[in-house]
Amino acid sequence: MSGRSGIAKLSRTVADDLRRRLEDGEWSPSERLPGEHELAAHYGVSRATVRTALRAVDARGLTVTLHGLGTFATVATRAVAADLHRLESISATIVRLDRQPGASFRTIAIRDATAREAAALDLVSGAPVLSTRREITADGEIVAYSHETIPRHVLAEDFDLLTVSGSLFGLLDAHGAYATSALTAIHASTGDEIGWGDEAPDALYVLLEQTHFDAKNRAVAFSRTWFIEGRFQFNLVRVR
Amino acid sequence: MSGRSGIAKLSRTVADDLRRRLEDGEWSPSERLPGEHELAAHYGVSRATVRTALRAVDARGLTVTLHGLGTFATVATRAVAADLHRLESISATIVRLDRQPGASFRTIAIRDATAREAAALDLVSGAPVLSTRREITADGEIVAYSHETIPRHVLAEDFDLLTVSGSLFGLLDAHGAYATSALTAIHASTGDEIGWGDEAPDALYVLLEQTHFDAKNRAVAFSRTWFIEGRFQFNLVRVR
DNA sequence: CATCGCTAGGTTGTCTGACAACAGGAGGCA
DNA sequence: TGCCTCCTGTTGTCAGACAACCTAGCGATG
Repeated sequence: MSGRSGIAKLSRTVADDLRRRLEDGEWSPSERLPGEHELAAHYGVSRATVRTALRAVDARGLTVTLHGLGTFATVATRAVAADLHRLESISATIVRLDRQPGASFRTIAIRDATAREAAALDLVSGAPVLSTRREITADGEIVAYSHETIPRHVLAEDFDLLTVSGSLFGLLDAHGAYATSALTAIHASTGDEIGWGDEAPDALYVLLEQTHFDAKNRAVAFSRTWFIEGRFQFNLVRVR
Repeated sequence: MSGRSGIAKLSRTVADDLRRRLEDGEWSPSERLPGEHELAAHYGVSRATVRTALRAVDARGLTVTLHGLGTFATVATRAVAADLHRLESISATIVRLDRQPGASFRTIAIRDATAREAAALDLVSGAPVLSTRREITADGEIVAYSHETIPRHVLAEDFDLLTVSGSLFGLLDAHGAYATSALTAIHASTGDEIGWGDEAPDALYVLLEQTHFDAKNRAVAFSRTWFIEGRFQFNLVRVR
């Protein structure tokens, strides 16, 4: 193990568990959660740690905390569809919706970066990149098309094209390029840029253009994913 | 002033200031912020308060905190376009982009809720609602069309249709229905549902369907806003 | 010279205990 | 009935301490 940081933090563990319980519907909307002292006792941690975890859950809009009253579950606990706050692989999202994910690669190649990709990844134009293109399915039905670009130097020297499979995050993790955040631009689009002709060019797509960064702010991947309108629900909780 | 809660919290004040400084570019991407002790001294608060503020800034993806190293600004500090994490009025977003916002109302009326609206707002079908429809402009150019629906009972008894103006949030605030969070669904759409014929029906739009809630989880408004693709940039920072 | 291991110092993570600020309910009172 | 005060439970903030962690520098080792 490479001693991944961030995953072992106590407050993170508590926050993840609280998030899971909230999404499982353990507290219905507007229902009050146990007090901070009680949660601290339950998890066997200090109140300070519980508070750190609660602030994380608050920030995602799953709860609202009121001074002198307590912490309350919000209606957002119902919104278990694709939560844009959370950075997870598309496959993981599909699994969470109790559907069977799949993907078939159309392209896996090392080539020179386009100007667009070089700009997004902060590379010199023409630098070598790994380019993958694939269809993403849920229960065998195509829900999205995706193009992914990873700088060659992010991957290990002895990297083998034939071993590419699974999700983008899985590939990055395997090479020690753990993606912790992403800058995402959202567009409406038709399908005429996808590029291999099976898709309906006039159909409507929600296009997510994402640059992924690791903990040190290095751009480790650029992806463009076209989600077929209506087959994928994007939800987002916004907090004032 | 009505003694609004949540705004006076010390940690919130510190977080807001840190966010402002980050977006002003006081720290360039990957640059380290002052340590927690130093920030505490600077703001004249305890380290616990600074940590609460930093967790809020972290959650928005503006910073990354690493155990034993410090807190670092991220590239997201450059992304000052429409930040979907932040719940602010469209007008406020346009102002932040140094453009002149405007709006012209097409419809202001009390009518019965449609089934769709009643479901979103948790009303009985046919309950009275305030319905507004308007165009939103930046420097005189139309950037979006918006439909907003507010339950009649949310507004004061002596409410006067003629006084409606300004933003959705302004109207809600004036009636004590302070919207603190929103559940947002993102779609790609054409313009054929907008309804008054000036818009291009075949153009591409990013459609945001939002249900707004107050601190007590009461649905106070339902809005559907069609943003003309290309005239409005939606950015979002996602955190693992 | 290159490499390894150790140490020192600075940083964030967690703990403990305490008090302040706030909201709501119970009860007394006019 | 209506108003006021007190009480209780909750979250917000404070202070100080120690643990866990990372980096840089240094010396020993080959």
